[in-house]
Amino acid sequence: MSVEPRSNFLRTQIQADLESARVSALVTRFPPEPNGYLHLGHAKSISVNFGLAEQFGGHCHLRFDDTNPEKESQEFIDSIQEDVRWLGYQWQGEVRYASAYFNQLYEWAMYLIDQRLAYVCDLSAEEARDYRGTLTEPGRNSPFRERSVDESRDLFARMRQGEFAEGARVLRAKIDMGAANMNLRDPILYRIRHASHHQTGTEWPIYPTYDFAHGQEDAIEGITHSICTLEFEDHRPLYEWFVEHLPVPHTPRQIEFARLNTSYTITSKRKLKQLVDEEVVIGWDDPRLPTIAGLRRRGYPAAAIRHFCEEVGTSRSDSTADVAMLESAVRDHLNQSAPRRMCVMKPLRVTLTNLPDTLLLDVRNHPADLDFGSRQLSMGAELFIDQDDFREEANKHFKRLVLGKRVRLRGGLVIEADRCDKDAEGEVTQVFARCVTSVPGADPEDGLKPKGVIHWVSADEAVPATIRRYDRLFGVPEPAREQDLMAAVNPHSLIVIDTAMIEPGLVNATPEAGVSV
RNA sequence: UGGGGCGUCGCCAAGUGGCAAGGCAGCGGGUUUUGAUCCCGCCAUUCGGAGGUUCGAAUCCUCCCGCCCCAGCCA
Repeated sequence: MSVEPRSNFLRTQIQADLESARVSALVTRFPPEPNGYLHLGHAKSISVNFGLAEQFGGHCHLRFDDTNPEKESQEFIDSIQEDVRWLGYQWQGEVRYASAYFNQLYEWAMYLIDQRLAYVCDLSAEEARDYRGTLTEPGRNSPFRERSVDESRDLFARMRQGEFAEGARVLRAKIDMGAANMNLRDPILYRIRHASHHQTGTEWPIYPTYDFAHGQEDAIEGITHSICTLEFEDHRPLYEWFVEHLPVPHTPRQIEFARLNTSYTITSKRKLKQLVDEEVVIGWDDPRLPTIAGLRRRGYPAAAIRHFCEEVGTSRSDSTADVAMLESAVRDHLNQSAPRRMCVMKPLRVTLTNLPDTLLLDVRNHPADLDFGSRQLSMGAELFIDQDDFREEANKHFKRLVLGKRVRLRGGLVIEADRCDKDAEGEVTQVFARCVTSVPGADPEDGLKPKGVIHWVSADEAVPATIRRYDRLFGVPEPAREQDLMAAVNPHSLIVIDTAMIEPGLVNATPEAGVSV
């Protein structure tokens, strides 16, 4: 169930870079900030980065972009690693951390100050915003822009020593306050944060911004293609500015692709958190969530998620993939990998009036693949079928059990319903049926083959169980566009059926997969 | 109305001047001990629109239209 790598602009570009010997071997990276759980959108990025490395015989690093301690934690570092491994990928070497490069980044910041390309600015956040200008008007130079190299060096060193309060000063690059690209209007390189960092503790009172860190991290690690999402496109000139003006050991290249959106779900961290906080779902690994942990609990195979990411393609146009594509990939994989079992949701007792002895059946675990083997199931005179699988009378379209008609019990005999009992409300409480075959799997001798096959469980062996049926969390295709997210929640996304009866072998099942009626 | 991007079938998406792949969804039909699977067939004279260049354009040029991103000391 693998998918042939399809042509896309990334593969075309990398192929060209390899052929022109611009790079000798591909090195990519998946660089999450450890500030939340991974979701389907991350799976796409993981698939792109690790997949490309795999295809071109290169390497992919896992790097935590941990430049903002206030939002991050070890819990996320652990869960992210678990999710990447579960998806089936292995990063090259040890896990990397942006924080491991803090010393180098600090030295490079000093280097820029020496080059008169960076300065310490004392403007408050509000003032800086005012000086920055707007989308249509240029900004104004900070009054601290021409501060001497010595003074900036001294101030920056003291920022690093923890001498100043948060927000008191920042280090900025000296580029162009009139640039049409806002990112070039003297961007902030370092800010003061008196926070404890999960990796470096209280060693650093200042932290580099994403812009000042990312390209340099890529350069340090020898990343050849730094693949990110479209919203960073405007940052590329800045990314290149740092790589160009700093004595970095390598020249990485940033390429952007469109992030993955999937219909009927959301991947916004803020909105996912809202669902968890307001208990619309039960935790970050709720099977209705598009988090990797949720998808895993839902029984989605990692291979199916990879398949979906490949099949949906990689381009630069904003799009929303139909969740049906994901579901199709999941069905494809499950169809091949899931052993089959039986259960009934709403049990209806069936008594076989002419069954001489309890039969011991050998039932196959997969309809097409013999390698799945079989299991033993006993079929006595008392069994349960699903209430929905029986009607006193029905038209041609109903292929299940009807009074006076036949049906095959999956893996067992063909039976014919003779009569049924009903309660005061007229609800059928029990069906009396007759076996019209005596050999499992055989067709009736009179040639009247049943039209349908239904699930059943033996009354002796069946085990009561609670079944949770999950459906799409939202009732609209693009919940992210809804003004009122909560109003778009599908009220029937979780249906708990506590009357179910399952075959005995299912008791200790993990999120493997059975098949229901 | 500043800058940067994107517009190919209902949803994704290949295609990079030579005559519109594929997947998902949908619709017919067949097989079937899961109304599943599987199999067969159908599904863009047309590529946001209008001009132009060319023997020839989704691909090149011009203008227009629509959508997305950017004014965090977030990433």
